[in-house]
Amino acid sequence: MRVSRAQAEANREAVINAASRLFRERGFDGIGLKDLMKGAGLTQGGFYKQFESKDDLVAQASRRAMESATRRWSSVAASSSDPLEAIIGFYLSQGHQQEKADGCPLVALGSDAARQSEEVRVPFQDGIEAHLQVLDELMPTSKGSKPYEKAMAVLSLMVGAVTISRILNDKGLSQGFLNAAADEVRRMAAPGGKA
Amino acid sequence: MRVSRAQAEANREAVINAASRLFRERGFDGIGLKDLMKGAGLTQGGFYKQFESKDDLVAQASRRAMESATRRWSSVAASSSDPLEAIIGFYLSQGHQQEKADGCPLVALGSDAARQSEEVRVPFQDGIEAHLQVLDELMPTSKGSKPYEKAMAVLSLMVGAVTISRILNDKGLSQGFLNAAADEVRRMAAPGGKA
DNA sequence: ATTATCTATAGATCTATAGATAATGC
DNA sequence: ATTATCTATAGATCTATAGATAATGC
Repeated sequence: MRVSRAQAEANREAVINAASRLFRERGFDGIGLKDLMKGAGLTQGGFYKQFESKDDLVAQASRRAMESATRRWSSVAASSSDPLEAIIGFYLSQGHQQEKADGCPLVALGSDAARQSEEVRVPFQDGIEAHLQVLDELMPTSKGSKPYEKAMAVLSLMVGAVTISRILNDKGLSQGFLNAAADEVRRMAAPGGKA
Repeated sequence: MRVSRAQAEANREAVINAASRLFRERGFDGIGLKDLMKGAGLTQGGFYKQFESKDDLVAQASRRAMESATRRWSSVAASSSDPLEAIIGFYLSQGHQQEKADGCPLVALGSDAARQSEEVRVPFQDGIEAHLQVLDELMPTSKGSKPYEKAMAVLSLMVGAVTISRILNDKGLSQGFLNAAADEVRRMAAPGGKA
């Protein structure tokens, strides 16, 4: 039954990775330790040798999810000559709207995160700040505006639009929110369109 | 033990009202039938004489919460000579940011709602459309833009900003998101600032 | 007589712990 | 000998149901 230390560490990582997807799909309260461990091919009993508590796993899986999301933003931005348009293209797409498990944790778990312990909210805060840094470099620097101001508005708009879009059954309205957000982000970034 | 029909109906309403607050505070999965009934001064046993299932109460409480939120938007807008500024003033305030139980259900439960049954998502969709109608009347009608487009962007921005703001521990950053959203909504509604 | 609410409970599931098992690592 | 993972279980809680109780409504 026992496995090597390297394998044990790999198992631990597998649990965190599985949890980061499963929590986004079902919510922090929507899945138990048994199914979380099964997601990594393990049984429930070993859980407390790997983690201090469920809250501990929630915090680590949240960090993993937010870091993965930040990396995605960076790589999407880096791989295009129009970085902001590239981010709009993936984030406000139907693909991302439907891809809960691998999508933005702020959309999948934003409301849940606000109810969690500080231990869980810290990785979210760190991830939000990392997102702002990526975004801020893509926004035209307008003198007189506070630091990150445009980035904060763009992030809020994008997170809100996909969140609402996921609630809606009406396909047209759902797509309308994504389109409206995309158009507005473009306006916010347009050099001439600012106050 | 038995009460009059009028009292029974009042009790039913009290359960829905209590649930609409308690779900916003703790999430749909964060509170059980026992505490939901206790919130209306009743015991768990009578629950299934009043509701078909927990999901049924979730749907009804969601409708109640969304309708109450729409009414609040209307009344705030109606009571000011600058209706949009009045909505910005209450929605993007610290007061609303901290007032989960009576605040916007899209912020408190948006991520959760996307995971719910269609029965539960329908009242959210209806409420979103009602919000759009209120907002749309406050936005300058720009020819060439699709119906509700500005309203959808404004609602997304406001919901996203308060959601993110509630996750953050850093008071300054939290307030920054509210301020950035407020400024951006003003720009979006400014007659000259559109594309 | 009907019925709104109560107490009590069934059966499932949740988090967390205990002790057995078997492979690693000294 | 140590230890990563397993099976098994404790104790709490969850949704849902059953049957008792007592006040309403005919």
